[in-house]
Amino acid sequence: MTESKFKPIAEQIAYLKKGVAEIIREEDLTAKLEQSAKTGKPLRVYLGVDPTAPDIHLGHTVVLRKLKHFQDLGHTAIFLIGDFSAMIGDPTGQSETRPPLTREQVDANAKTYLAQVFKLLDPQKTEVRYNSEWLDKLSSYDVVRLCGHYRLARMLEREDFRSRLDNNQPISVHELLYPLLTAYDAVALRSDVEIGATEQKFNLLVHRDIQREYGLASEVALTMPILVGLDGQRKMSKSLGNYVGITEPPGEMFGKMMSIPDALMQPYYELVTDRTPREIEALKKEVAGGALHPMDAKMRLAREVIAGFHGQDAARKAAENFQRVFRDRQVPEEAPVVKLPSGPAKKLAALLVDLKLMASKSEAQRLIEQGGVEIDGVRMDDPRKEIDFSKSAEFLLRAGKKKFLRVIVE
RNA sequence: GGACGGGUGGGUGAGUGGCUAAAACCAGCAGACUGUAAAUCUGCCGCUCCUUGCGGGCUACGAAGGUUCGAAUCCUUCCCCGUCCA
Repeated sequence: MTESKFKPIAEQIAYLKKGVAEIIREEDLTAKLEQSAKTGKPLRVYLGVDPTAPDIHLGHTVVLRKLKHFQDLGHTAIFLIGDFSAMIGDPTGQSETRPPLTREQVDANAKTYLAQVFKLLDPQKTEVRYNSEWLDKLSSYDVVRLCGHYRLARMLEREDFRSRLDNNQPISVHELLYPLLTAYDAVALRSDVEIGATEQKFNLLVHRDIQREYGLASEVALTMPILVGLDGQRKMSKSLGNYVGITEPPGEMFGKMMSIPDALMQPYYELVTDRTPREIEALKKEVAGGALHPMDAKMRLAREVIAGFHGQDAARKAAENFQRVFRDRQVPEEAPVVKLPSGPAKKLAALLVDLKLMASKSEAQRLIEQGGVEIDGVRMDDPRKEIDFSKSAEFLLRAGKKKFLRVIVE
């Protein structure tokens, strides 16, 4: 048996290392890959996600993509839904205890997660697990025993606990349990590799220790950098509003991608596209040397990301539309259409509210006074302007930079 | 159980009787500009009405009452959060 169904180890390692922050420990990964090549058994690689919000965004895809890389190489990708642990709440990076989710919220979120996750992972080859499968079954005795495998001092080494302790902020006892229970996931799954964001490093290290306590070999912990959000400052997150959701329409995604600072292009290329490190290096040189305009490099990035979720065509269209509307300041090729019955004339501000383009009349009035409203390309500056609805007509209404509506009066 | 401290607009956070729809900053929105929904500058940023005026009305500073010509600001009760002591 000299032929292996896996690619050569060096090649696998190179593929897997793209964009990675840290591998603990790389020798272990090599050894595990060698072992797997020898036995023909794929590695068990997992990514655990707590379904705390209904949508996933580009930031989440960084680790997902890494899981996919393993899948691409023929290893077993396990997508673990932390339906049990989500009800405890990960204390990582939290400056305070966060309210636990209810069973219902968790279930609903888990459902939408999966649909989105399979935009990236191959559903046929992915093992989907829920940690309630085993965590629900642990007895109090089991939990106590689990806790017995770890020391308080070590637990308190992590900086989020440390700083909360120092600042006299509360730490609930159950929060201490989080890393231990998720460590039990690693035990139950008999994982070879676990993927996580860098902020999960502490948790991953606990997982390794606990596996050993249960007589298993420690998994390899592979961490990925945190994706910085659109603001170029903080991590991408929904609550900060600096995110690109993967179910967003292509046009929306394109605009958002174009709004990232230039400095973010490189990490984005590395973490959310399939470009090889060599290609990325080449692109970087082209931009630096003036051969490629930074804006074009950004557009290319936007297109590639969107193509991954919506296909090439949609990506191309989004790009064209963006250039048309924002660079050339023209009307979009296709705007949503709204049909209205004819009737008495309506004031412009009221119309904007009726069409749900604006939330209130005050807001609409403001927008109009600021010159943000156009009808057929003509700027409107009077909120009280009466719009004729007595006979059939058609016009293109623009409210602000992004909202267009073709209005047809019947 | 006791002693303190605190709850203000989407966020942080000023404000201790009128000049406060409530500073400042962030976020958001618009305009100008541009290589972009970047950066920068300027403006806006509770709702509503009209006779569009440094206009009127309404709602708003944890909740409910009260004092007062007038309260985010004072009083009472209640709810919630935190710290410390036990």
